[in-house]
Amino acid sequence: MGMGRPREFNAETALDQAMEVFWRHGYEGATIAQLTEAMGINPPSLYACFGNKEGLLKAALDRYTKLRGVWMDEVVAAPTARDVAERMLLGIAEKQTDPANPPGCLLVQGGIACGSGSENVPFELAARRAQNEDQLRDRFIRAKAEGDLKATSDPAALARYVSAVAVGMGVMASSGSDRDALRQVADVAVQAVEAQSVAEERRAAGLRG
Amino acid sequence: MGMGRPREFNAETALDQAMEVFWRHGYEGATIAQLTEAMGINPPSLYACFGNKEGLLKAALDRYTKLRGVWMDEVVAAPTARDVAERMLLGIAEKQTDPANPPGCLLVQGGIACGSGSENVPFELAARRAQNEDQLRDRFIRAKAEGDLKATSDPAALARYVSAVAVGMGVMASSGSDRDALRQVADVAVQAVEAQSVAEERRAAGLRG
DNA sequence: CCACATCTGTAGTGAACACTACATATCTGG
DNA sequence: CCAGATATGTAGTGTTCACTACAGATGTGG
Repeated sequence: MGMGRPREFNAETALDQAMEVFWRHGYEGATIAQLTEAMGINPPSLYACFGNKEGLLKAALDRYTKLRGVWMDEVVAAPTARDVAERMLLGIAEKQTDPANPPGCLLVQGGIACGSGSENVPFELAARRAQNEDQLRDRFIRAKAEGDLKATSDPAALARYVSAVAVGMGVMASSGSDRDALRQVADVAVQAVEAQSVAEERRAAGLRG
Repeated sequence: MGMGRPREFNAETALDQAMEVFWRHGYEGATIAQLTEAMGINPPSLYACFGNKEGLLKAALDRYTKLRGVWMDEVVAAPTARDVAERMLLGIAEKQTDPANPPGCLLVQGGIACGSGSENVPFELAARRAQNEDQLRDRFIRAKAEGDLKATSDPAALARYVSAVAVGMGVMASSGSDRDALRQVADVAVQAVEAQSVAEERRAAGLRG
């Protein structure tokens, strides 16, 4: 019982190429021909390794969120809720306009609406976005416990808000907005988090005294 | 020279049906078969009336923005920049979760990323979104001139911000977020506009005096 | 009632799609 | 060096896609 012929391509490298194709054209817009060419393999290798087109997408999403997870950890490591939001949104302004990648975010570009037969693709993306939102929510819960966020503020709502702004910025980036435009959005967006922070309350109190 | 056989379907009614299909499945996900069935016509009638699939999309977008334009006029008629933002975002929370329509916004669901051959569809949608953004920007310019917004605030950036939040909410709605979740996002988002308003400055000053 | 123009339904068209059969090549275990 | 197992490249498969040829139907102007 031998172990068979070894595969001649690197799965992760190939996934990086597939990721870019899905990122640029979306799930339905990406064709197997484009994917195999970008990956440098033939269809049978793709299907043997990833099952089918949707399996390839999921593998690409896994890789994307894994790479992004490192950065997200840095984001939530910021000292305050306001700084978390700022680091997140300004970082997204950079990432989503990085010429090394397609514009926007794979978790949005991948496919917001799909045809019959791919209905679960949008939910697959939504589930990954929800992971980031949960991470933000947990961080904001901590911020509230630490007295960084006001006692009246809702960490889950704040996380949803930051997540929504990030998604909106992704769509803007993919349709041509430049880095400065995204940074302006981020700057304004952070002010809403700032309004929820105790530091802001103190600043207003400072004006008083 | 006769005037020919009159068309047996109402173009606007048919467009409303097509709009819903594009809204639910996106441009690439919608098939001519689905569209013709929803519109109650056969392919030759569709092509005679709208040219091709992309022509039908553009007509549907025109109708969508025309219907939405009435509402946008009400939005910018709000008395202050803060109220404009609130009316816009809370209204979007309602509209994007209205069970009478597919969830989300056609200008987002229509197609954020498309395959080769439909590359201009995303830009077609972006152009319509830009119209709303321009309308908001003009309103915020007026708000600044009226002393409603701070002298340091940037109306264009504020408009971009509100537009970005609206888009993000659309994506959330389409992936299952309910009305309350969207309202929470709107509530937080409005606070950033509030932070730019002179009324807020006065409120802080009021704490002082 | 006829010439002409436009619409409608049937029934397709070629092209592109996701996916695979099959023969061949390259590995391991014995 | 052979048998079993897995990967690869070529060359397709059937299906679905956007789109249309064509014949018949229904209108207007003379």
